[in-house]
Amino acid sequence: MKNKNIDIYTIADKAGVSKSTVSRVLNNKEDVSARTRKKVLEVINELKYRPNSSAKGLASQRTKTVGLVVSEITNPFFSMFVKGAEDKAMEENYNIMLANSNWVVEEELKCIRMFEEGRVDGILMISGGGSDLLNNYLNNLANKDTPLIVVDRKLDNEEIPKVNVNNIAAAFKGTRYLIELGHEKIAFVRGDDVAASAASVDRVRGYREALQKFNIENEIIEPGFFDREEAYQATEKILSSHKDITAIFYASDMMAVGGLKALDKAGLKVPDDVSVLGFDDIELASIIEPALSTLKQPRYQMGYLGMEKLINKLEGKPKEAYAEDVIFELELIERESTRAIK
Amino acid sequence: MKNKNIDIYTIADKAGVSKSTVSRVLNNKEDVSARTRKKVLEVINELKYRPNSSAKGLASQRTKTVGLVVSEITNPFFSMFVKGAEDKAMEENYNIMLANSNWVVEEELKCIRMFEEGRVDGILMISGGGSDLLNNYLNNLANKDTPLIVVDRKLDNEEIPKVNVNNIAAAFKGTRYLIELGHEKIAFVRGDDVAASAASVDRVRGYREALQKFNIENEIIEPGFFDREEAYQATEKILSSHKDITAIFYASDMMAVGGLKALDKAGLKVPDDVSVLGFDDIELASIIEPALSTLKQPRYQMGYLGMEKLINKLEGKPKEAYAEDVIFELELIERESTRAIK
DNA sequence: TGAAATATCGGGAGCGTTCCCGATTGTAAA
DNA sequence: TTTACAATCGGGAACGCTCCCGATATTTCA
Repeated sequence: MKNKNIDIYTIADKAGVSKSTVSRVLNNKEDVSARTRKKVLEVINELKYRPNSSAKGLASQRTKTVGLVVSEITNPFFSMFVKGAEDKAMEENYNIMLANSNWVVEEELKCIRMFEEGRVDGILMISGGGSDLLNNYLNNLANKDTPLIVVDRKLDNEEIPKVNVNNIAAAFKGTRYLIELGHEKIAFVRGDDVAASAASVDRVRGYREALQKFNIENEIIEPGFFDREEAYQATEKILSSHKDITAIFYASDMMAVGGLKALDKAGLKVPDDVSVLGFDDIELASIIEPALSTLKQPRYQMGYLGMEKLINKLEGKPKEAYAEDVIFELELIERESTRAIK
Repeated sequence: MKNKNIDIYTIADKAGVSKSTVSRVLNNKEDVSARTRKKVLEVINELKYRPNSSAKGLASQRTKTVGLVVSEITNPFFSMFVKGAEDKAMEENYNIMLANSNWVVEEELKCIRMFEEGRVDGILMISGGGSDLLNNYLNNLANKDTPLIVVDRKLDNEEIPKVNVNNIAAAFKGTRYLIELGHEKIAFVRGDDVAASAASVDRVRGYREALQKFNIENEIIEPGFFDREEAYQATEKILSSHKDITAIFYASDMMAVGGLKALDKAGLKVPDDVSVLGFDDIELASIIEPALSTLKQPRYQMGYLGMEKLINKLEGKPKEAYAEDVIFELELIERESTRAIK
């Protein structure tokens, strides 16, 4: 049934050279004459030979694949991140091993452990929960020999290169924007519970700092857990206890969409009666009616850059090529859901 | 720096057994006494040993990983598919190697070739283009020894198990639904060019067949290339040449969203003036205003089932467990964008 | 022309497993 | 007690590659 695999020896025989030479042309080494290289290449093509990557991995101790763990591939934030990472990996001829943690720490751990079985030269991780268990594990990993790059996640290990987003500044910028538009009653619908997401905490902080800076006393914060439905309810709650609200800042576009619905149901017009500001700039933000003003996260770039750093590290590039942390500042995108107060 | 890898021998020494025995407990073989198994397990835990999967792959000729190629991970249709596939793979302790083809055939080929390098036990593919080049290649693959399962793609190779969607019936159902609502002037905005997507062709066919069945002569078909912008323009075109249109059926929800915008701009109300029917049932369909009536594709199930079949095949399960093709029938979801004609 | 330097190649060991076969021990039946 | 058989284990070869070292062929320069 399964005919004998053609291996490097088969090629060597047919080309009249040794396996070493075949290996050399396979890896574009210098020590081969043009003539023999050509001949070997011909045989390779003729026999449709494909090097066995397990053997290669075993012999070279490198697999040319990296592990990618995300919380929820279905979420546009993450899928765009994956695309960026994938593009860069493809460029450099690296493979990607994908793992989806579904937001649960145990699965995240399971993914990483799988990756540790030498299948993967390094790991790129994004967001996810922030349990001590996991963080400890990650710290350990870094001290061993699996290179790791972490995106959008708080970790106080200096050894682990990070690419982050300046959530504090972004939330500050968004809030200030609303204030400069003349709003004074500004609610903030935050994301997840404190422990689970550092990003969420930082955004709350940015909101607070802006209020303080501009001497606005009345802070109104309601949890929305990065969920549309929850944000809907949060909005209703805000509306009922603060009739005079004129702007709501949501920590994600998805939540803003939920908010829009609640506002509509309450008979409030956006942006005439209340301004709505989102966060993320997912595709939906420009599709929805009214189009959402929002803080744009460079999702694709985060993936691309994260992967670039990881590969640089794997390829033994100088430290500057990966070790330095990067922090993205977010751009404010003005669309139709916000306007100056009359 | 990098301390010597702990391998099966290290464990064997420390546990006072041979490497074969360690291998046996690693693979849950029978021929080990409870006592030695326990001891070996202890040592493994103590040393945090992780088997090297390259070596394992080389020796066993199996990698326990499958390749997954999708056209565009960012597209909700595909990301949900990936999630389904990923879930099943995780359940069975398989790894997933992800490749994103960006809709271009050459990249699709490149992905498959990468997978051929023994990294992967089998391949799961979805949609994508339909070039002869690729189809030939796939046929070859199947005749060789890389198991392949194909989802939502036309391929006339009986050896390749397929999971498909009954696009003809679905488009027929959608069109009939519109007709039964009293519509007679029904336009269809189709997807891609004929060559590129079999699904698109089938949907056109279903639309046509329904019109014929109910003796409606005036078929109106405009290309929208599965793109929001294109669908916007297609809609404008339809509107200008067919003032009396009362319903438009889009071959994807994304296109329907583009259509909604065009309709709005033209001052037409949905569903009062014209009914809009989508296809896919992506999340957006229920978010948008008005919520889209649509044909629901079982995206998650397609991924899950495809992966299940693939793994069944890899695990040497009996033929019934994977060889039989499956065809999903689509459910019509009624929401707000369609209504009976007055 | 000869020696030294260089380009080109081959062979062997090793990467960390699995798997087969045979050895050893223990146990039950005769 | 002897024999047969099962349970348990160890050793060696193989998987297909890389990498180092040394051998040979070719060129270069004095």
